[in-house]
Formats: sequence, C-alpha cells, structure tokens
Amino acid sequence: MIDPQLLRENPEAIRTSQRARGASADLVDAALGADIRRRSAISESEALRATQKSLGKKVAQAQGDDKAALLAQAQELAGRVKQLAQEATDAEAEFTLIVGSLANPIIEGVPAGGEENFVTLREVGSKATFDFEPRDHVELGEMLKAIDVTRGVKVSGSRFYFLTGIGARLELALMNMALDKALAEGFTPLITPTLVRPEIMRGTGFLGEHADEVYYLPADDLYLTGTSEVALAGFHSDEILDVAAGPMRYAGWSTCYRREAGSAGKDNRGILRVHQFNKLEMFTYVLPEEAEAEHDRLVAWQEAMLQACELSYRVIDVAAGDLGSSAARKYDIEAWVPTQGAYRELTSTSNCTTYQARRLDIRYRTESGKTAPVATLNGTLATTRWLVAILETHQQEDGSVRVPVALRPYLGGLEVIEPVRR
RNA sequence: GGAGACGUCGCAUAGUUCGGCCUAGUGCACCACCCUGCUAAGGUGGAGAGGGGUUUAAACUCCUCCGUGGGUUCAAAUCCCACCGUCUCCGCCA
Repeated sequence: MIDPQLLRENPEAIRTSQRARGASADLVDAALGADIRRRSAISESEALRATQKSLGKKVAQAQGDDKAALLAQAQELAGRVKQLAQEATDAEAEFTLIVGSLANPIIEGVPAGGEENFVTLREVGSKATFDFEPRDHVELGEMLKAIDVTRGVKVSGSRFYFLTGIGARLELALMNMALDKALAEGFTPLITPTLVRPEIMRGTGFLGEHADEVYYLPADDLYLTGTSEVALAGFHSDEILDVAAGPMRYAGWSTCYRREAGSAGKDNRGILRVHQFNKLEMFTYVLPEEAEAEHDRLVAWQEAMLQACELSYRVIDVAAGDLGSSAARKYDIEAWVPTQGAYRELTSTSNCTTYQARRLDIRYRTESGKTAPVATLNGTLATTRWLVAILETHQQEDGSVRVPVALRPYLGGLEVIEPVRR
C-alpha cells in the first residue's frame, strides 16, 4: 500500500513510477477520485452519526409524549444513518482496492522498462575456464552421488529431487556458513512457519499478480510460503517497533515452496528451478530514511557470501517493470554458470520501503510520539540453487569438485569431493 | 476430534445480572512537573490506536475501536448468531 499522503500531495511522482514499470498511470487519477469520494462519504456519515448519538441521549432522558415523539424521530434517522454508513464503507473499500493496486513508487535511479532493461552495477571475479569439457551440475551430481533427480521425480513428480550423501551435507554446510555470517552481523536467527494465513500472504504482496505461483491448502485455508520473507514480515505485523535504536534484523531458515506455474519447460534440467528448496533469508525492519543504506549493506553481505564460495558474479539493478509490486528497488546477484555460459540469479534483495509495512501495520514511534510505518527489506543469503554454481565452478577433470576454502570447516575439513564409483 | 471456561485501552482488573448516568473506572508500569538532602515515600498533571474536519503547525473538534465479522435496537462492552484464539480436562498422536 502506497502512502495516501504522497498520492494527494505528489500524484505525478506515482504516475512517473507507474510508467517506468509499464503499469497504468491512469490508476493514479482513479485513486485520487476514490479518495475524494471516500472522504466526503466519511464526513457525511459521521456527521449524521453524531446527530443520532445526541438524539439517542435525549430519548433516554425524555418522558411520556416527548419520548414517543423523539423516538419516532430517532427511528426515522436510524435508517439514514445505516445507509450513509454503508456508503462510507463502500467508498472506503473502493479506495482500498484501487490504491492497493498501485505498486510501490520506485526509487530514483531504478532503470525503467522490462526484464531486459536491467543495469549491471559490477562484475566480480573471473569466470571459470576449463581445459576439458565441463560437466553440468546434473552430471556432476550423479557422479558424486550428491543429487538424485530420477528418484525425486519418482516420489514427487517433476521438479523434485533428493539431495543425497555429500549433496545433503553440502547444502547444510552452505546454510550453516550463511547462518554464521548472519549471526556475525547481529541477525537473530528464526526458523519460520512455512504455512501461513491468507491475510499474511496478502499483506506481504504474494497474492497479487503471482498468486498462481503459490501452493494453497483449501482444507485448512493456509498457504505454503515460497520464501520465509512472508513469515518474517508477518512476525511483527500489527506491532509498534523500536527501530530508532537501530535496525531489527532477522535471518529466517526455511524450506520454500513454489508452483513454478508459469515456467513450463524452463530450466527443466537439474535443480535450478524446483518446487521445493531451502533458503536462508535476511529480513530487516528499519527507519524509512535508513532503508537505502540498509539495502547496500544487504548486498554487501550477499557479495561476501558469494566471494566466500569463490564464485564469479555480477550485481544488477533490476528494471522497474521486473520488480514485484512491493519493491521500490531490487538488486539481484547472478553467478556465472559455466555450462550454461550465462549468469543465473542466486540472490535477490528488495527494498520495500514502507509499502509492505503499511499493509501489515508495522510501525515505529517518531520523535514527536506519533506512529509511522517502518521500512522493510529482504535478501537471500543462501539457497539450494547455489549448489549448481558451486559444483560447476569448482569441478575438475575427473569429476571431482574442489571445496571452497571457507566452506571446508562446515564439511569436516573436506577439501575435495570425489566421485563415487559403483 | 469431544466437553467446559474465557477473550475489556502496555500489564492486571472493574463493568456484562436487568442495553442508555461507559465520554470504558481503578491499580501497576510510563512521562512531565512539584515536594523531599540523600536509588525511597508523597503530591499535581499527562498519557491508547485508527480515521474525518480545520490548520503552515500546534491547539481544537467529530467518528470508530471492549478477539473478528454479522444481527437485533432509537441506542450494544452488555442481547443473539457465526468464526478466530487462549486455558482446563478427555481422546488421538510424532
């Protein structure tokens, strides 16, 4: 939900943002109209309600004929009060609907346009080169007995897999390294629920245009979350937080579920795009004026993780049209995947400014003692998908894989993952 | 899953019998000031959330909020219905 104040005072800013996203700018005028209708309906309804209340008091005090007359008057009034209240409720609902469909105004500097209009901020590390034909992660996974796609499909269907043996250990090592990184930066670790109520799902913005990406359990009216961001944002919903003392940072460890409905045939091989994976997610509640600085910090921590994994990557500033409705700016970090000859997204970090917090009613107290929505940010610190880049980047001619130095302590000092014969 | 009890402004509670004097009282904690020579005690005042109006702002004013949503009524914390949640006991269970 955007700031209604901004809508009234600077609608042009929102129009500009909508255009950059390739979304409707006319919605802004519809919202302005709805706001005017809403406010006049509220005023009218409340004025009549005040009359009704004072009349009701007179009824209580009056006696005999006076009372009967007043009562008749009050009865007549009641119907109109009800009608006006209904009109106010309807106007409010219409306003909420229209305003709710406006995306978060982008931050100045975000590139306009669609998916292909991203801007590369920097490329780090040299792309792996091989003097042999490199194997892809599926083949390596089989040789190392680390990934079993065949049995994943047998048990659960396409886009499911088992991590086996060293594969399972490697994921836990990665997740634990990320967790230690988060702890060192002062994050509070949380293991989150992965089933959430509709209002939390809606509040975080995942029931918008990507609703068909979400698993839903109708028997229980619960949603399976595609990221712990949902639970982490809901964690402090309806609360007033003390963020003046500093950002509140959480690291959520959870399994993530995605239907991948719109991606039939895409990345079908291996574990690049799957229905279920694990992720360590950073989530921050912060003063609105500190959001952009915090965003930079989140990217820096992500880059430190990729560097620790000795991966080559680039950081991109995602274009407006490719942002979710909650994000005002998003940086993706994409690692070089040798056998694809392409960069693939390993992390994503969004600055949701006050948009998400306004919908979830997460506030802080300003110096004057008033309440105002906080800013929220989120970002990936590690996911299952990282194994793809790690395995492919550090592979050797015989199919073995060198373990990045920083990861070794989490694997009992293991330096090289060897293929399993037999 | 079954039975019972309960849900009030940060916490604790009053109010629900029998609808109107509830503009929701009180205690604790909190904030400001006063008093007091000593981390105490006392006094005075303030103080919830959301939304309208007005305003440069403040002040002011009005409406809403007693778990949520409906209903009855001139009028609902109070009566009725549904739902959600908590607790106790029973059943089942990793």
